[in-house]
Amino acid sequence: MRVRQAAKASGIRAVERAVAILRTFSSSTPELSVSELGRAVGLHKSTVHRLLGTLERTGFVVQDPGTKRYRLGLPLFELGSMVVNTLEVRRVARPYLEEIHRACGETVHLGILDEGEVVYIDKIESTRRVRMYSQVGRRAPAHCTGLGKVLLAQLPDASLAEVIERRGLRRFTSKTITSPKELRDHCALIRQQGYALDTGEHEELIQCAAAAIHDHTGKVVAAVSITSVAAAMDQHRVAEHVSLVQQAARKISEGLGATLHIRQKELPGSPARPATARPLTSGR
Amino acid sequence: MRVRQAAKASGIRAVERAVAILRTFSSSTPELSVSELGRAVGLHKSTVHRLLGTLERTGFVVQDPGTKRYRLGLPLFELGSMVVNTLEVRRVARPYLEEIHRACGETVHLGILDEGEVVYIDKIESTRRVRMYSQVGRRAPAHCTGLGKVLLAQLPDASLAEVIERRGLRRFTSKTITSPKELRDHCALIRQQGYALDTGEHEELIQCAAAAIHDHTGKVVAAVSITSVAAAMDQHRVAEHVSLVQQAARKISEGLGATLHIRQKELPGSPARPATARPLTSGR
DNA sequence: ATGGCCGTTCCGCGGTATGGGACATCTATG
DNA sequence: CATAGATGTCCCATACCGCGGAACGGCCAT
Repeated sequence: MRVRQAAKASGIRAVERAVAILRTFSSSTPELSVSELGRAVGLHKSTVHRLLGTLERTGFVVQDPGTKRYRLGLPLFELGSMVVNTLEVRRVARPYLEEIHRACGETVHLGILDEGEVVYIDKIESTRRVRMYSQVGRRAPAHCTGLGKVLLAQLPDASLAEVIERRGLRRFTSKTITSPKELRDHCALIRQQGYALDTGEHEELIQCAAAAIHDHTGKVVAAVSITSVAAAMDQHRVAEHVSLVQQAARKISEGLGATLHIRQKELPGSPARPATARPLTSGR
Repeated sequence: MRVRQAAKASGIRAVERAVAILRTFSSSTPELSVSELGRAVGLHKSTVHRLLGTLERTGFVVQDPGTKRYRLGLPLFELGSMVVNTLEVRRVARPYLEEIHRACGETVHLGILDEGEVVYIDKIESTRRVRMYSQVGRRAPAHCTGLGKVLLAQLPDASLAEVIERRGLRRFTSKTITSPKELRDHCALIRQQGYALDTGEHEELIQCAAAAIHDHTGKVVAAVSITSVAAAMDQHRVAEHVSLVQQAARKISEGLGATLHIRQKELPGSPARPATARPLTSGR
């Protein structure tokens, strides 16, 4: 019974264990056996078996009758879908994501910050041959992605510090920002210019432009980004992407009832008015 | 302690209750209070409170600090997304759904059968002004939808009977098939012609065309459909949609390793070759 | 054959989930 | 302002039920 267990402020053990079992499934191991699960969560086979039995009757897991192995069930998908389907920002943002996609053909992401990480809640896949790999529902580190940084930049200093504390600043490439001070300064820059760029900080060849979305209270609730392969990019394309995400973010914010906050910077070098590119006509 | 409780073959009570609580959340009630949940699942406040506390620490629910009410958390979304992201058919089908969408501009659905109901696992929204309302992750009855019927049609007689038994044949419109015999005959027709049509059987003004997708074992694993508004449709459009879903279903099946089963019927009235429409060029 | 690994089942013990109750807070009402 | 009801939260003794050890049978590779 001394099975790890640390935090004394305990919840219901059986429920915690059931959740632990569910969370053991991952994209790389979508199918697990009783014994594997037992080893993974540190529980006796029979205990796992009983928990799985219960979860199976609720549909949260299903057992392959042939291999006897378990996988997650569709009811979980239903519940999970509800979570995002009821996120207003996702509903409002969709058309504008499509707009961006039509304008540039690249991969477009909508993401939010949860527990100091980016969660992709919607995406439109690039039509180009070379694509970045991502999946809606997955998480990504915040300190080295465009979406993440633009979201971090809106956090109060204390919250940012806490996130850094909790998640660390893991290095992924030579470009990754790994110093807290540097990240703070970078966030200040992002706030000032109104958008974030990721130039190969997470994956060497990937770069992206992101802008934050505000709700009616002015709070940042999500961000939108365009991801592209670095090789195909030049100054002009970057400026265009920045312009696209900024305009989309503004429109989505308005759709959420945000009353247009003053800050609306332009790209350095482009005119003071949003005349740079006008690929976002109103539809048709 | 005599709280309903019927099925003797019991699982772990706490886990079952936790799941019951999670499942109480719905699109129409995405936010619930302790008391509401208590009433809904028939449990004492304090019990629900403790369960929620446990679920909250796992992230499966979150409590709004202001209103004290609970909603489902993003980790559930992660798990749920994994379920579909690991469904091979979804990955394989995506490009072909896009192909269909480019060809006709209508709403395109990918669905599977679970527990006698249709579950939408992917969709591309119509670009037209009038759209059918649907959400990925939601369920729909099988007996009155194109996707559902084409999936039901592939079931052994016994399974179909069981589904009818379990789910009934609820009437939604004047067109809904509500007689088991009629449904069986209709399924036979669907098998024979290789596609299903729904002409306002679920919602008066909605119609759709659907075709089944086979995996490498020849088993039907999913189906693809085009949904459109009846008013805008004529004979020719219907034929075009049927052709589109059939071709896409065939390609997706091939993508899953299916070795082209013989059955490949044509629309009555159209030539014996798939020359009708050729909107499916190979890419871009 | 045989040993190892697997999933499954059973059972008695000890821990623990339970629900009543108490309390503070908040809102609506008189 | 007082009051009544509803709500969220916390605590506790007890009955019950989840726990894991052990044992069984099936399946595979050695």
